[in-house]
Amino acid sequence: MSNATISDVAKKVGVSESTVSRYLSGFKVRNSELIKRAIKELNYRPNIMARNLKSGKTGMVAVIVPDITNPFFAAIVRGAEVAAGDDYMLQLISTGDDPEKEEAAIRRLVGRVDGLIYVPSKENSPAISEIEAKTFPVVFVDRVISKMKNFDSVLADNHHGALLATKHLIEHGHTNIAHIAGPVTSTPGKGRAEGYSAALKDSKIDKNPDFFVESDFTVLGGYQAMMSLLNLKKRPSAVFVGNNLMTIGALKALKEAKVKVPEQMAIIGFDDHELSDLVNPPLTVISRDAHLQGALAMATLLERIKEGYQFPPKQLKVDANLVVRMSCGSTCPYRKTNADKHVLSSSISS
Amino acid sequence: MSNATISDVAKKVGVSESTVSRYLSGFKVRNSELIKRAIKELNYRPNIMARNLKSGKTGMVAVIVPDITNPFFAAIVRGAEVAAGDDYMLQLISTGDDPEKEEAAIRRLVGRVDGLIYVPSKENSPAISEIEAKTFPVVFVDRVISKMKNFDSVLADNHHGALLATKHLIEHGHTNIAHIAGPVTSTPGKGRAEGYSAALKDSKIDKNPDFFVESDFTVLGGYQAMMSLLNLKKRPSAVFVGNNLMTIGALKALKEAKVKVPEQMAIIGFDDHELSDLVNPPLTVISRDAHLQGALAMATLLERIKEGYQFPPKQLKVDANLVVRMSCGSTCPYRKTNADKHVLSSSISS
DNA sequence: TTGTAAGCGTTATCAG
DNA sequence: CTGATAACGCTTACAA
Repeated sequence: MSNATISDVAKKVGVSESTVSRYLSGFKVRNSELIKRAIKELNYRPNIMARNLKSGKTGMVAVIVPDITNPFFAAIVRGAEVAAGDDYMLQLISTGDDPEKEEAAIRRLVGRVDGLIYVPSKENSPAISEIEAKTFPVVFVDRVISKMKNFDSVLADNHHGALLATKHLIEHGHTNIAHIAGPVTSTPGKGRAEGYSAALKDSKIDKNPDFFVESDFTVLGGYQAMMSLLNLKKRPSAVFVGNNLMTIGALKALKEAKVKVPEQMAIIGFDDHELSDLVNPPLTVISRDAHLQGALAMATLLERIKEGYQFPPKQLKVDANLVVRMSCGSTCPYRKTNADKHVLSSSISS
Repeated sequence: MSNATISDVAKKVGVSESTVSRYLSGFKVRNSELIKRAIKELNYRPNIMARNLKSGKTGMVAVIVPDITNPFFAAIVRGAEVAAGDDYMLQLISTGDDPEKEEAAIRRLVGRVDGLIYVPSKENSPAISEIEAKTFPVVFVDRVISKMKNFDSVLADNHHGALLATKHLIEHGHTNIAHIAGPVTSTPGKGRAEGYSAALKDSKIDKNPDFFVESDFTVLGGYQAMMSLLNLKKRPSAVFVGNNLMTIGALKALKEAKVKVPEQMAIIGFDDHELSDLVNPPLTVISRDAHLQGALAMATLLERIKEGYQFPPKQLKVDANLVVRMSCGSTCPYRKTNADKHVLSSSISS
């Protein structure tokens, strides 16, 4: 039975409920030893719901991600969890990229959580009234909703990452460089597309509209996008793919079409993976620290929960790094991705 | 302000709180239209904590996994989430394979959730009193705690999967077959090791103790295990690796040691991955449906929550299938893993 | 330091 | 169908 109440304890010891309550809150009380014993014997556990009702706090933070199955989002969640420590527990929602589900979920969250770490699927998601009303604090991660740009957020330096990726391709002599983009209605989709364009412009390479294909961040989308690229009369010789899942799809297409990488098609992805250096050929990617993003988001959220909207919005950004392997035809020696090194080198800017 | 209470609504309409409460519970009341309007205007939302306190229910189910970052566990979580539908929301805990954290987490869960889906890290974890006391229903997934074998569980057919894997190797003419095992103190570690042994025995192949190395289900562990295998005076010609992460580690070791797969070393893994057919060479694996495991677990748990311990423990098992690709030297044509097909073909036995 | 009592917001009971 | 009243289990003024 875990249904002993504070009153049971009080009765057993012969004090009032308040005394037991005070003991529990760490105050000095006379019969603390007796109370301690009674609690043990009755296996008393404070009823959290009752506490929450009194305090108005829940000790919960929600994390909404498009897809927990994507290792990148899983890393964000994990980062958030470790940053929460013993203070808060996590409620997880993965929405399957469905803005309506997101909205419904957020509505259900009211009163259940003290704050929200939110990775929205689309920038043009309906501005959610619960958030606008600041019913509870929200920190956006990786993506923001455009109408809510002045909230706390922890993004990645998508623009710079894409710039690095595209320049890497250019440095390898490519001029016909395609980009398989995520939805340009999403923060990373847009940022990476812009970085791609900027790199081309910097090098005075004309943009070929055929070489820009907007997809949807999924494996299938990446596959189809690459196929359409391969069907072009004039194929690109290199492609920068806008996220991890689409890169997998693109590689599948390349393999199926028996296109040699990097000889016939150089490829660079966004977001690293434990298996990236085992695929054929080892994949050159842009990498950023998703775990850190999650942790920073949680830290920011906890601050916000504690201090309210006293301080101005924090807009953090983690940097994006080039991890050179073989898929762009690099002659560089093989470099092992070192997770630890990576974390240390991640710089944060606001 | 979402802090309007039922009493505010009642006052505004000029009825009693109970009437509003009844309206909310779907009963017929006279002024329902007025109440409806008042609720809208005041933006009233029932206070969940108060409801929970009254009802003793929380509408939450906890999921404890060793590591949300492992795509296999992520799939379980996702499966559980979709099976929960709109009835329950998920609280996620990943413990980093630390039994003590598990225990602490479970303790904190009391009163916060109506049930638990539990993937314990070790079979010999301390039998947790909260669970034994049936404070809330628990369904074990993928792994069980040995002292609690007669609880609800949804396992995989590890024995059969390992048997398939090892036989596949044998059919390719291998007799020096190693196994990189997970902890034999874990359910899958033990089951797969036993399946491996059974296959050897079936084919009257003597077990070489050098060829059995117990590891820890991590990338690093797999790497080290493979390295130790490679350092053997008499190397195996094939190896069955006991989970996805160790397989990655083993492949890294193989690559580093420039051992050709499958010519010099055939390899088969347990658990498929989106990237498995893109690594070099495409990886032959045993696959089972983690998403289904999660979904079944949630279904069982919800039943248990609703009906209590009326019905006997359900011990479900999803089957394990061989997905043949190239890493065992198969001459079979390339077969694409088809997730949909896979779900349909997953059979369940109890 | 301690006990009494009020209240957090809801729902269930019971009489009308 | 409705309204008053009493819980659910805890915390916190307030008074002693």
